[in-house]
Amino acid sequence: MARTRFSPQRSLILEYVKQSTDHPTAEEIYQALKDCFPGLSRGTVYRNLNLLSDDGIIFKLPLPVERFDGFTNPHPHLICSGCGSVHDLKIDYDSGLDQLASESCGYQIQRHESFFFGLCPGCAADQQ
Amino acid sequence: MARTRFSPQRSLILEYVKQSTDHPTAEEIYQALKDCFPGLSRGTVYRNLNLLSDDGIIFKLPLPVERFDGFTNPHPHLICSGCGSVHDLKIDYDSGLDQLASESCGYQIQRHESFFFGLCPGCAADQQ
DNA sequence: TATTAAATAGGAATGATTCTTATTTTAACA
DNA sequence: TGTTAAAATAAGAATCATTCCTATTTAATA
Repeated sequence: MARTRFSPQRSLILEYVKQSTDHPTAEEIYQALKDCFPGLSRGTVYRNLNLLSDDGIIFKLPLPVERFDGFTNPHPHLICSGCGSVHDLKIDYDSGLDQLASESCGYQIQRHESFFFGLCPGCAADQQ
Repeated sequence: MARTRFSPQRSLILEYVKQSTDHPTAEEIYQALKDCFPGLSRGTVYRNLNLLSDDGIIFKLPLPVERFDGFTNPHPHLICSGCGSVHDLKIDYDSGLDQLASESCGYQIQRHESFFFGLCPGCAADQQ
């Protein structure tokens, strides 16, 4: 699965996603890297993010604006309804759920993805 | 919360979403209704879908392409990785999950949304 | 009936993402 | 080591979903 060639651009993008914890968008990654890698193009960022997630090396969250996660082991995400920020949620999530779902619907379940929506402390304070 | 005025267009759009079971996109709703309501515009479809989901009368799924659900009570969704179709999943889902998540992260959790990804029987057959 | 807020049609604008093309890089191997 | 061919790139055009704008229409109510 893994690519045979790893260009400097691809390595940089992968490294950035792996070390980030805020589930950046493609645009955010492009903005963060374009100065330390002059000439880097948006197309390259998008293409490599897709290749890397196709290969299972990073994870693409199925949200209206795509966000990327360096952790590929399944875990739920927490989305602030106020500011849209995304965080990992550290609760133990029933790993038998896919099996249960599979039995209920007859699909071959590959994975599941859960999003909890709520107000982060900052946005909750703003609403007072 | 509910709108005071209900135009024929809005009623039609609501009725369509309520009676459909395939979680249509805005475009699909527009295509389905434009012939029986000549002059209907995409703008009207999008605007009303947003108003209706703001009011909690329908539900907007947080997916890269937005899809709408006439059932507003929480339930997980099943997405085919092959054809992209969306179905409701009828498993009993722990209603204490929001509470658990809330305690773990300090957010005020409003709701959660779970997506199971897998191959529907048709797409699974195609892969043989 | 006149007023006015809400809603509409139609299309322009926006924003995210993908695609195209000409060029450059690099791995493999003669 | 030089050649070749596949893979990757930059730049920007194209696409697609969605929102916004404007002039017009509708409908509740005073």
